[in-house]
Amino acid sequence: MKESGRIKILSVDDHPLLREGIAAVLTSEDDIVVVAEASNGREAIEQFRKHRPDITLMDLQMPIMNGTEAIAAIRKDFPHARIIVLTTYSGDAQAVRAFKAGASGYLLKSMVRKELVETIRIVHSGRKRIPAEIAVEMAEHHADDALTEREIEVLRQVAAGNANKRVGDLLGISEETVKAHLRNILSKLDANDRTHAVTIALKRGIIDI
Amino acid sequence: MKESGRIKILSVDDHPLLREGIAAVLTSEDDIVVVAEASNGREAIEQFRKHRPDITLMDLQMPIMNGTEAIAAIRKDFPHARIIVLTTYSGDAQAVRAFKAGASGYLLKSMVRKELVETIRIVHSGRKRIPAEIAVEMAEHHADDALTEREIEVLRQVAAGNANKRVGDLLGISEETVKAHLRNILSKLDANDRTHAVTIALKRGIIDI
DNA sequence: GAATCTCTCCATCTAACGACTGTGAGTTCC
DNA sequence: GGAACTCACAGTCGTTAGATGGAGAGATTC
Repeated sequence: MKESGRIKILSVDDHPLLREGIAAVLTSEDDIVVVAEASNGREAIEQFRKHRPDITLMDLQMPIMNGTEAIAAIRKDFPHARIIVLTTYSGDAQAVRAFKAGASGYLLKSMVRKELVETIRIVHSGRKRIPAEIAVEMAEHHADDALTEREIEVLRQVAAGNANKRVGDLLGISEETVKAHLRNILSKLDANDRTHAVTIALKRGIIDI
Repeated sequence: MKESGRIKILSVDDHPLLREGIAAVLTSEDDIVVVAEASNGREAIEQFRKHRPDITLMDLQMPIMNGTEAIAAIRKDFPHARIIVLTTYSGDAQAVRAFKAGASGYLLKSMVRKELVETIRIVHSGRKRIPAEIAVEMAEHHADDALTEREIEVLRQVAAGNANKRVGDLLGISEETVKAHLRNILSKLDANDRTHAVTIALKRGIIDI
């Protein structure tokens, strides 16, 4: 390989313009080279297998297969893969999921080029990197108010405009149980009512529309 | 001016990487040149005054001042300004507002370079350009179900988790009136309940979180 | 000036919601 | 094998939401 000394990058995002921007920024750095690109999670896995990049820049919201699933799939086969999430912020829950799936860094698309290059070098050296604002938000919550899988399912149905009885039918549980879950949801999210719970969950990336 | 023959572009987006991508794509076109950039609506107005671009590429979601307000402000002083909206899709309502404010084109960030260049040339020649998927969605709704300003205000309060009585207090109207508005909202959006109405409105860009 | 639209308000009524309190099954961790 | 915890389930009860069927004031349009 001729570029053996350089940090090899795989860039994954469904916006071609943004990939162009990343490529433009990174080609001006001597020690970094973009070796492949992908526009969804499935392609990302393929390209990873083919090119074995040192660093993968991964968007979260993508068609076909999202970023978190792709991270988990890649890390399953390549436990030492170094992946940096690159997203337009949408709450702490998404960030937590990404780190659980095996991400090593988390960047917002609103950052400047310096931060991108810095983060790539830091993660490449084996360290982790989380921006302060994400870290703060993750710390603020996370303690008490992580919803269980079941609660998230219930909340999704509520967001779709289903009454408790119908949610129960859809999930195969009684209306009373749905109400119990909802009570826990309201308490955990500190919400006034079901509508508030849904907007809070959307803001924090717990559910999406 | 030395580039008098070229189409002068002002690029407005709060994501520097995306602006880099746009610049990278456009510099490879002989007849197009990016003369200025801005990262929010207020800067966009300043840069427009300073450079008088032929085409402005404008994001909608930005800090300080959003794209729709910036479009309206620019078109107020320069009625012939040609502005193309460039956004990550979030419903037909945003698109309608942008066109009402005076946009001449609407592009999604997921498009490829060819579409961007094509749209710039089309709008520069004085025509308008709307992608089919946006046009379809605008046509599907728009007919019956455009919410009034008051209804949107009510829905925003409902999304924040306020009960009808409290919404009435906040807006200075009676609870009964709030319920009347809500009934119209549910009917217009074809929603099952208030929670459903909020998620539909978020999806269509009628309100945001 | 008639028609239309929006915002406002009211009463009644049923169904749905959310608070409160509690039980049992299944974990994980000492 | 008990402690602590999470998840699922359940009944009662007061409050809220939403459906129904109105009506009047003001602004806009034709």
